[in-house]
Amino acid sequence: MAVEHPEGTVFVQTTLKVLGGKWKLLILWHLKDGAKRFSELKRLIPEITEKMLIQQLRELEKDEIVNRNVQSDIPPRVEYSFTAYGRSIIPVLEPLCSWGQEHLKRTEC
Amino acid sequence: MAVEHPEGTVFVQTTLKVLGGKWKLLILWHLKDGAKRFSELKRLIPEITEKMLIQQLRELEKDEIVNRNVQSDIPPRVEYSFTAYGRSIIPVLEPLCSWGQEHLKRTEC
DNA sequence: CACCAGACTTACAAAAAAGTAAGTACTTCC
DNA sequence: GGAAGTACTTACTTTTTTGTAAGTCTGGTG
Repeated sequence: MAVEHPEGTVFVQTTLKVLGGKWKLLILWHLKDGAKRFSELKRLIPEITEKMLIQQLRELEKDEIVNRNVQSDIPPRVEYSFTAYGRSIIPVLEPLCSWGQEHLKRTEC
Repeated sequence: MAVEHPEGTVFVQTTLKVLGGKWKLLILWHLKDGAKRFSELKRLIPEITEKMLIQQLRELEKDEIVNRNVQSDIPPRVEYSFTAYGRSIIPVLEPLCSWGQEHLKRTEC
């Protein structure tokens, strides 16, 4: 009989708490290939509202997954990027994306 | 300059649509080590309500991720298990769980 | 014949997440 | 001095998701 790992439940729930919701994984997906400005993210994810974008970025910042970098330009430019720790999410992100790709193929044909 | 993959967005969103929400990944986590009856799942995830459990199982069934197997016992027993296709989610589930574990370690100390 | 188990089902309510729309602050350009 | 760009902020509404509580059906068992 397989050994049960009750903690597995807790671990999955933890990830869900930190990365769950409609936007976070999407935002992180775009930060994967380098730092992005607020307005760039808005352009890359056109359906997101500014409110949601900031709200989610703030939460990711609080969880030390992304850095917020204010450049003292005029007008001010703010860049968001993965923290070193945040990069540990990439191995989660990638299979998740591939699965979506396969699932799309499967369902649209 | 990095090539942009606009589809990545769509793929991530697809996965989110199919596996998003509070319970699905958790249910799948438990099915990973073999078929489980409705009541077993309830016991393994005590915080879930029967309504949510069935609702999510039905959606997973519709998406061909889990099988529903009625045994003609009395009282009736219904077993849920991964479909062959559903098993393709395991490589998504595992990094997700490991990440949660690391994140927990990091935040609770 | 009342009661139990098991797997649901339903109507309704509450909570959480997301969206709308408008406004702020700063500064440069016309 | 008005418009425009950038990065927000706020009050409020809507939508979506989740939860509560009770009921259904079936066929044993005491």
